[in-house]
Amino acid sequence: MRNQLTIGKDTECKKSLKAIHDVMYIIGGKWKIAIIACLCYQPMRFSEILKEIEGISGKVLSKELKDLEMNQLVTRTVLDKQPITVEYAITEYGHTLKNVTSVIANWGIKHRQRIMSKVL
Amino acid sequence: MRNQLTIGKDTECKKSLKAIHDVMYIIGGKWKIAIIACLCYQPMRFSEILKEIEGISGKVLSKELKDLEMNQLVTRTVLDKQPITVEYAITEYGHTLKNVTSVIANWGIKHRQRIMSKVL
DNA sequence: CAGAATCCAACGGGATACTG
DNA sequence: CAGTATCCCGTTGGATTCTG
Repeated sequence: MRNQLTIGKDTECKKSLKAIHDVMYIIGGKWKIAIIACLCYQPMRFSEILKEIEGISGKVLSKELKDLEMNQLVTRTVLDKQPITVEYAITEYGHTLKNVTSVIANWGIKHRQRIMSKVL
Repeated sequence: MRNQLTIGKDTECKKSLKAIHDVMYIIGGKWKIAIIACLCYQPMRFSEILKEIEGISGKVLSKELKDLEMNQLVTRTVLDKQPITVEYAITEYGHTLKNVTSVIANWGIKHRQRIMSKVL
């Protein structure tokens, strides 16, 4: 068996996969990482996030924020009524994802450079 | 305007969001990160990945692998015919995502601990 | 074994209109 | 402004079958 000698590695692999599965359940949505990254910079109102994240619709943003709030990654604060204004902010716990978002963003920047240098 | 003093931050935020968007385009699928994490441990045959990643179907794995291959993150090698066996391996470039997957996995492990300690 | 093909149900998500 | 509700269509993805 090709795996005879790598049982240790395999269990570590399984462990990672389980952990990744957990994470994906929480931030696996198409936009969740972007939203978190966004709010890590500063609290924002609903409409501001909508402007900041290109391509997302109000309906989806609403749903994603609700998910994130449920998992205690962001807070929702009503600032005013008439007209209602709501501010979303990252929680202390949500901020522990800053590492994740920045590692991803950094890879993206390098990836773009790689693509660009290939085109030229 | 509440953003007057944070224009610098905003552009940095936009930059991050753009980078994240790029990354999501490549590894944004439901299973791609898991597949990459998996192959970072060792090359695997199709059926092995299928066993390793709980919940994925053959159809989807096939498609995700094709995407990853297209973006030069994994290689596909036919080992034998009759019966055909194929090995998938991470490329050197794909390996640069190891940071990403491990940061995610680590967060997942901590998250699970947090959840567990809350339950008790 | 690896994967393509087919069928079909379920979900995602856009556009629009409406509400407090 | 920040959503919710409704309609509706396209894609996703599961189950199964088939093939080199």
